[in-house]
Amino acid sequence: MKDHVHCHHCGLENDYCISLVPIFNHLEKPQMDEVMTLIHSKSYKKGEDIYQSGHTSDALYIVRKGRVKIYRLSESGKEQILRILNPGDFTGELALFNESVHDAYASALSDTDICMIKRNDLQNLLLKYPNISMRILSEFSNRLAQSETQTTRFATERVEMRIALFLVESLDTKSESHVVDLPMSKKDLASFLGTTPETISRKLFEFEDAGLIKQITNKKIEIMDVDGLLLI
Amino acid sequence: MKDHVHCHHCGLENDYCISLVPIFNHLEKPQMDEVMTLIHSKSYKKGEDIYQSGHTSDALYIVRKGRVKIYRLSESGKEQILRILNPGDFTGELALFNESVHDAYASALSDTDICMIKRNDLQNLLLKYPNISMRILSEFSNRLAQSETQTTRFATERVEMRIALFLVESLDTKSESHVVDLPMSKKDLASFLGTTPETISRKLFEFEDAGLIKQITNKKIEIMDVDGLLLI
DNA sequence: CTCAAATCTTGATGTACATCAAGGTTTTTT
DNA sequence: AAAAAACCTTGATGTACATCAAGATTTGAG
Repeated sequence: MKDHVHCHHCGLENDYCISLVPIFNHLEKPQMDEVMTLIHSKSYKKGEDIYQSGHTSDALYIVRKGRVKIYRLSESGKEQILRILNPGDFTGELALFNESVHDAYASALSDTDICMIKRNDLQNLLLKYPNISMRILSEFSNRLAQSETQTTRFATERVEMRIALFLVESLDTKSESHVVDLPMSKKDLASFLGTTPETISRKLFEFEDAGLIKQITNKKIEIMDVDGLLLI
Repeated sequence: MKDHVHCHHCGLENDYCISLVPIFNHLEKPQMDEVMTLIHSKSYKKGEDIYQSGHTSDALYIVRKGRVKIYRLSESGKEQILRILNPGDFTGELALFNESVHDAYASALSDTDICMIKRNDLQNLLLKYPNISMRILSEFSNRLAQSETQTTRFATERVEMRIALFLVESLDTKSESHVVDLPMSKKDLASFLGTTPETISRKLFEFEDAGLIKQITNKKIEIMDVDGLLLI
């Protein structure tokens, strides 16, 4: 009945939520087992909230399956998407180390499984295994760099360029294909890029007219000319 | 001759650079002494660069005295100020935990003293004293929250509101006075807020006409009506 | 499969803010 | 103290993008 709450019961025997996650996957088996005893897991349906701004928080949330959007409401009430979490990403850290109130909203974009670890449990882990701290520090510093890049872009680039950069950076570097799978609706993409759906729509057609991209379906875009896109 | 490089020789005997700094000031005396042996200190004249984007990095920089601006150049070459460091603040962390190349510039806004600790030395410290990690994690999560707030503002607020918010948040909450001391030139402020000096100038005079503020000198602004300013 | 709701597109219009330019002021240098 | 350099102000002009509106398409629920 409470199956879905305790991770060590929530799936296949060997389905370690945390083995996917960069901040834990470097651990030896015995340590991994120890961490596992601290993990709680929970599932969310598409559209459900994982947490809300203003709510108190005492856990780190790790995405095991699905996709999660993190967004804020601006002073004037507009929704602004900060980032999209994919499996392996985590959130909730702000509340973990500082005040215990979320400053953003998290909601499931698809059916999602989350692994949670409680504030105190995590802090004990960090003191016991400094390596985990190092991983989280590394992750934080990545996020910080990314966030500052985003800030710089909002402050200095035109919408057109922000869209172009988003497309290029969405390219899977491993795969040969130059097809981008948009991870969200254009409405959400607009919010993420600080613009409107109308503008996204128009700019994409401009890119297409210029032969830079090809819109295959609503969520699939083939990039024909990466370099050209960046010269916009 | 090398006096300025080794902190334990660089000033008063008891002038522990690190005793000011939140990430170290919780340490006991013996640990503090240990950290001190790892610290290198250096002075910079106003306008001098502390590091440049693209340069390799292997140190954490802590501001002991003075003021430092951290800025980036956008894809299109525009300068964008990310933050201003005051005594006690640190930087260089991005390069510390990930790739070893700076993605931003740091330059001294006034004559500045910096304490440095080398990458390897810091990492050993972190493994030895997990408390320090916790402090840095807390500091990081603060910075992240701040950076995301900034992103949201750029994406959703008009320039007018960004300026108003900047003014209000610059108010020293402790002091009774409602006078804000701008920490930088209006040119730099414009870059920080993602606008132009012209617009800053105009908006400030609009605020003044509306009786919301009073420009005392070029760098001193008295806020007459905090609430009014936020309703812009 | 059907219908309703949500999302996307396209055009017409408006506006916040950048840009350009040129004179005035402050700060820095010597 | 004088000269140079950087900064700030103010006006005139331009434009990138938001907003509003209404039809077209996609998505999802029953």
